[in-house]
Amino acid sequence: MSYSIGEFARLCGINATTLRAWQRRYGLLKPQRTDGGHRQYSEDDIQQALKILDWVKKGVPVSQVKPLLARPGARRANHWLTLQETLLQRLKEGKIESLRQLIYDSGREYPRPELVTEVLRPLRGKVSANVPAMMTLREILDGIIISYTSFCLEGDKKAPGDNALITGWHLTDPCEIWLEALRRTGQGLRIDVLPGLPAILAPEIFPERKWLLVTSGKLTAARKKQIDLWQQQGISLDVIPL
DNA sequence: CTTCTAACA
DNA sequence: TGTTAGAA
Repeated sequence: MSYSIGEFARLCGINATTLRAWQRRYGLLKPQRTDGGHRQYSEDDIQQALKILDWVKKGVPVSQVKPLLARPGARRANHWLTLQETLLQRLKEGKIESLRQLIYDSGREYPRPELVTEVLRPLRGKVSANVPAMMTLREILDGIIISYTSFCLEGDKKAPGDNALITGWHLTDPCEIWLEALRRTGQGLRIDVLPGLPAILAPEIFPERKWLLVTSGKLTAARKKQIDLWQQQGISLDVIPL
């Protein structure tokens, strides 16, 4: 059984025109052709498309999905959990250098968005108990996250890209700014971090830059109004809800 | 209905 | 990056 591009597009919920663009630009999905040159998509192609969609949902740019599909990376369900446990153990034992090394290595091995959502955020959750000892461990972990993120951001600046600023807006946990920055590394953005939690923001002083606002809590009417106001001033502004 | 390329937002 | 226009 095979499908024309139109049928296939409806089946997997991707525009036919987008499918062609993916094939042309990124070599994703190369269906057989009929004698007339029309694409014939197979059942396997459907599985491929689902995998691609998975990665895109996880925040990986379509342009970077290709190598991820080839990888036999059949990750066990508890793969992330064991990585978390290993990191946690090194943290508790005070093996800071070894912890730092493992985080850097993981960053090379996995897509950054996955590292953030599957490993670093859950790990921070595990050391969040309101106990002095735990608080100290979390400070150590946050320090490593911040320096690793800085390292990745520096790397991005060697390549061309749009300049962006990321900061918190109605946010209580400053480390989230760094995690969201880390998640966006390697995607052709040159990001600078405003690490504080300013009570008021004035993005209009750098209207040429793309602003990324990490926000927790509800997007109240007042906040939406503020966002509209900024955008009406021509400021490119993304709100990142947690 | 499909193909492609070029250009736009 | 996804979408559109236009020609075949």
